[in-house]
Amino acid sequence: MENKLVREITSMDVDFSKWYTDIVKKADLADYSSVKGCMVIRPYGYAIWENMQKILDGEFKALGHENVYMPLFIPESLLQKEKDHVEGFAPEVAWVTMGGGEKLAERLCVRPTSEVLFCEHYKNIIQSYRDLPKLYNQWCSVVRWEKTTRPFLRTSEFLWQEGHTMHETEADAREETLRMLRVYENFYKNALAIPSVTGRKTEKEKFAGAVETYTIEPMMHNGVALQGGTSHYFGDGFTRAFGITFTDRSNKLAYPHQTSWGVSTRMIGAVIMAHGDDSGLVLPPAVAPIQVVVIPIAMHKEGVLEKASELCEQLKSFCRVKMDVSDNSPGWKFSEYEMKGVPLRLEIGPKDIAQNQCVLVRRDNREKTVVPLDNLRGEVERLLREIHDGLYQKAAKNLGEKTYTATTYEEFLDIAKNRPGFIKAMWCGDRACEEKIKEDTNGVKSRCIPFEEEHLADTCVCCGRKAEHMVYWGRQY
RNA sequence: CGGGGUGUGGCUCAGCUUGGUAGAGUGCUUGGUUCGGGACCAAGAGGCCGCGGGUUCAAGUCCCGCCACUCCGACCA
Repeated sequence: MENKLVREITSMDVDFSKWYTDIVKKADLADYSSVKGCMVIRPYGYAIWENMQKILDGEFKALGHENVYMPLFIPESLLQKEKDHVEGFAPEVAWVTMGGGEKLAERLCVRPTSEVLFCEHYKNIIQSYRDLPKLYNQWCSVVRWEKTTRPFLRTSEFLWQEGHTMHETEADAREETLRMLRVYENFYKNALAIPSVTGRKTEKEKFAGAVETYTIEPMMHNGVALQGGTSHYFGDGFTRAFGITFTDRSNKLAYPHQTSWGVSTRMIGAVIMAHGDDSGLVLPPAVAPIQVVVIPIAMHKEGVLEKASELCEQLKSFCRVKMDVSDNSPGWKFSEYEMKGVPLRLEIGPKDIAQNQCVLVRRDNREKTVVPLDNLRGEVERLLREIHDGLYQKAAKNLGEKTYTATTYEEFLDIAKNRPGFIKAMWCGDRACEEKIKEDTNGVKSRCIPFEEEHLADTCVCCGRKAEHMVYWGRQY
C-alpha cells in the first residue's frame, strides 16, 4: 500500500478504534444523535444496508420464508413466559411505563428480540401438522440497553432481520437451523467477501432459551472476532411454555419445534473492519452503493463530458454507477471515493478519448488498467469479480495467519497475551474452564465448537482432564 | 457500572497556567483561473466557547454540579 492519501483518517496501526470511528464519519456512513447510544444511519450507510437486505431477503424468500411485522412492544407478562429467555434479556430491556400521560396498568418492554411475540401469534394460527412449517421473517429494529456503544457494532437500537420458524419435527427444525446458518455463511463469503469460522456455541455462550446456538464468527483485520450472525434451535421449550400445540399425523396433540436466526447492521461494521485500510472504506462490489465512479478529467475540454456521460449510461445497464461532475479537482475526487470505498474508478480524459480508451483503477490495490472502450463491459465485470475474490483471499489469509494452536496452557496464555487472533485448543466441556480462561486472559472467550473438529490433543488445554471438543477461542467486539 | 481523556463557527484545533473586545486552518457562499493523486486568486457569511449554578467590576479561562462523546476494563449481538 502506498502512503495514505487521506490525512484525516487515523492510521489503523496507531489506533484501530479511532480508525474505525473515523471511517464511519468520513465515509458518511453514520452520525451521532441526541439519543444516547443511538445513531443516525446516513444515506450512504443505509444504501449498503439496503443492498444487504435485498440479497438476503431474496435468499429467504427462495427458501419459502414470508415477511411479517410484529409489534414494537411486549407486555411484561408475555416476556416472562419463558424463564431462561427473560433472565437473559431482562437486564438490557427498555420499559415503557406511561402512555398518553397516564401510568400503564402493565408496563411494556421495547422488543429486544421477538420470540415471545411470534409464539403468541403462532399459538393462534397453528392447529394441524398441515399448518407446518411456518416460516416467518421480519425486518425491524430492536432495542437493547447497552452500557457502551459503538456505531454499527453495538448500539442501543439496531436494525436487523429475525426469522422465526415452527416445524413438525425436531429433525426439520434442526435442519432449518443449519440451513439458515449456511445462508449467512454464504452471504458473508459471496456478498461481503468475508471468510469465517462457523460452529456451535458452548452452553455458556448460547442464546437465552435456546437448545443450541450456531454462530458465524468472522475475524476482523486486527484479529478480533465479531459474532456475525446466529441461528438457534429452540426445541419445544417455548412452544410448551406458550401452549402451542398441533394435531400430528397420528391425530395426537404435539408441540412444534422452533428456530430463530438473525443478522444485523453490525454486518456493516464487519465490512469496515475486515476490508478497510488507511485510506478509508473498501466495499465488496456486491453491497457497494456505487460500484463504479466515473471521474471526467479536464471536464471543460470539448467532448469530455459527453463521452463520460455516454460511458455512464452504458455502465448503468449492468452496474451501479455515479459520475462526479463537481468542481473539485480530480485528485480530490480520487481521495473522496477511495474514502467511501467505491470498488472501481473510471477516469476518462482527452488523451483517452483520442485513443478510444479509459483508465480503470481498483480500490483494493490501486492497480490501473487501460481499457479499450469497445471492451468496457467485459473489463468492468471482470475487475469487479477480481476485487471480490481479492478481498476474500486477503481476509482469508489474515484469518489463517492469525489462527494459532495451543496444546498447553502456558502456550495458550502466551498467545492470548501477545498475538491477537483465534486460538484453537481442546476443551473438556466444563463451563468452569471457560470462566477460568476468560479470567486468566482478561477476556478471551470460546467462539465456537467448529463442525469439523481437529484432534489437537487428548486433554483440555486448561484443566488437563479428558478433552471433549476442539474450540476456537478469541476476543470479540 | 468503574478508571482516564475531550467538549470553542460544519470539521480539526489554538486560546485556559497568569480572568480584560472570539482566533487559525479547513469547509461553506459568490466571481474568476484551473483540472491524469486532496489546485489557485479575490470578496463574503458563519460562534448562548456542552448545559446549569457560583466567585468577580469583569468568566471560554477560576470553583461546584450535570450531560455528551471517546478510550481502557466489567457486561452484552
